[in-house]
Amino acid sequence: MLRLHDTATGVVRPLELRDPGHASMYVCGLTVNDLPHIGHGRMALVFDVIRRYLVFSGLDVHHVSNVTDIDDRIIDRAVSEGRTEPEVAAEFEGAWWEAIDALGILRPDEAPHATAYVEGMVALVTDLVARGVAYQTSTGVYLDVEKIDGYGLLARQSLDSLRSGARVEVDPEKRSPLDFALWKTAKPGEPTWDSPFGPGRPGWHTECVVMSLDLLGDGFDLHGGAVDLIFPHHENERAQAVAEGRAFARHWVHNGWVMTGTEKMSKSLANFVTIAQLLEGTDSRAYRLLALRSQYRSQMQVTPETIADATSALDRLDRLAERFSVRPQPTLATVAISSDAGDAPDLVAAEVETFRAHMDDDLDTPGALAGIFDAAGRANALGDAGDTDAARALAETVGVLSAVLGIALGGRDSVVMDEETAGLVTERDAARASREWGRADDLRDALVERGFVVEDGPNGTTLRR
RNA sequence: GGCGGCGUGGCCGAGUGGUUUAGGCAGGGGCCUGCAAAGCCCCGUACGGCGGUUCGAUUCCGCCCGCCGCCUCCA
Repeated sequence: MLRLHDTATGVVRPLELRDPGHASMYVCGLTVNDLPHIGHGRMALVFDVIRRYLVFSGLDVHHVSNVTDIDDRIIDRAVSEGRTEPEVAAEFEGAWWEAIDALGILRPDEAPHATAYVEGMVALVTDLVARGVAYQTSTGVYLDVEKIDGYGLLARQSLDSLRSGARVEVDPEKRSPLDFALWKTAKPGEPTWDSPFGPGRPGWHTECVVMSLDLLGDGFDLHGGAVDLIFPHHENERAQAVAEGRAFARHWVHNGWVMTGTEKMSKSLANFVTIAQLLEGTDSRAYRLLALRSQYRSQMQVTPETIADATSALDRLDRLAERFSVRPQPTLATVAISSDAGDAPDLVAAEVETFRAHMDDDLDTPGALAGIFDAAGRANALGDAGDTDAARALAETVGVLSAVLGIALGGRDSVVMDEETAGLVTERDAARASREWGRADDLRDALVERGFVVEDGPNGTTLRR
């Protein structure tokens, strides 16, 4: 069974499911106010792999990830660009799904929009006020953090230390600087919804509580996002659920930052690369490989060097797949496929077991990948030694396990040759057949000049890249 | 000020109290090849510094140095 680090308890522990055989996960999605960058990509990749691995482990997975389509920055952008908020949100939500698809990430089963859940949020806020844990001021409705048992659990800090470190501006109407907005009173020109507290819009932390509980039910299994969401976002979601007396996420999972050099990638530092920019010159699978080569909780280095490194590594797996004609794997590899042992059941079983052991250990994808690369090397060695059946079985396994990580091997387009290039290849084969080495080498140079890697095999000259 | 993480061989990046190595990329040597490419084999003997615990620490403890993050919107 998968063991994962749980932010609430601070330890790695088994993902104990609410309903055996069924896993429910809620991943905090994006606020669609700008283009998605590779940090967002890492986050989505991490949870995509968790999902794929759970499916591989034989579970039914219900994956929900929200879209926050109303917030301050969307409003700011709409105002400054003379557009409506829905127009802005639609544009960047489109960019988000494009990026998700381009990265080979499975779309969630459901992607609720905040604006579609305002009614539920109003009901929640109304109830929190009725319970006496929330209060209204001139600017909105706030949750009284002092009334929440265990506030600071996820931040792993006491209320006192949180309070002393608070950097928010003092709002004299708020009982504590930590109290957060459940409902924001409308300012002129802003999109508004009606409520018992007057026209306004919901605060950010409320949507996820309402949507996750509505779609996944009380006590759903896993709630995730990047580390920056731990506090205040997830802390505040939890606070609302606690105040309502409802069982919330059983397990909290957070992934680490993308770094460029020593800096965190962020918009304020203007050092971010959008996913679309990355994919202009990089195989999306190489970025996935790069991301999975770091443990999901640690910071990950993304530089031109690490991208090139991952690209070379991926190339090695692709060549293995091509050498042994590894079959394309289904989008979601399942347990049944893993037991397809081919002609070397022991070899395959050992690989799958190693893979599982790593993955179960807090999603140790670096270890799992080490096993995959090791198996790739052994498959090639077996092939060189003439044990084709065993080599093929191992190569197939590499293909399946890579697919569980979302890396589809063997899917590269075969090299498309124009007529002239094809002619050079034919000429070269003829030259080699008649042992005219000088001419063969000249023809190879000509092909290399055209950007191809030339390989001579039993069936003559083949080209790559 | 409070809380937390990290410092591993040229680079990325795992891991562990001591018998034999993560893995990848780059580099060197070899096999294979007409020569290459690809593939395979071998290699460099790494764990920030100073103390401590221990028969023995990269792995545990303390201190120091350096880096990063959260405490405000943020994936």
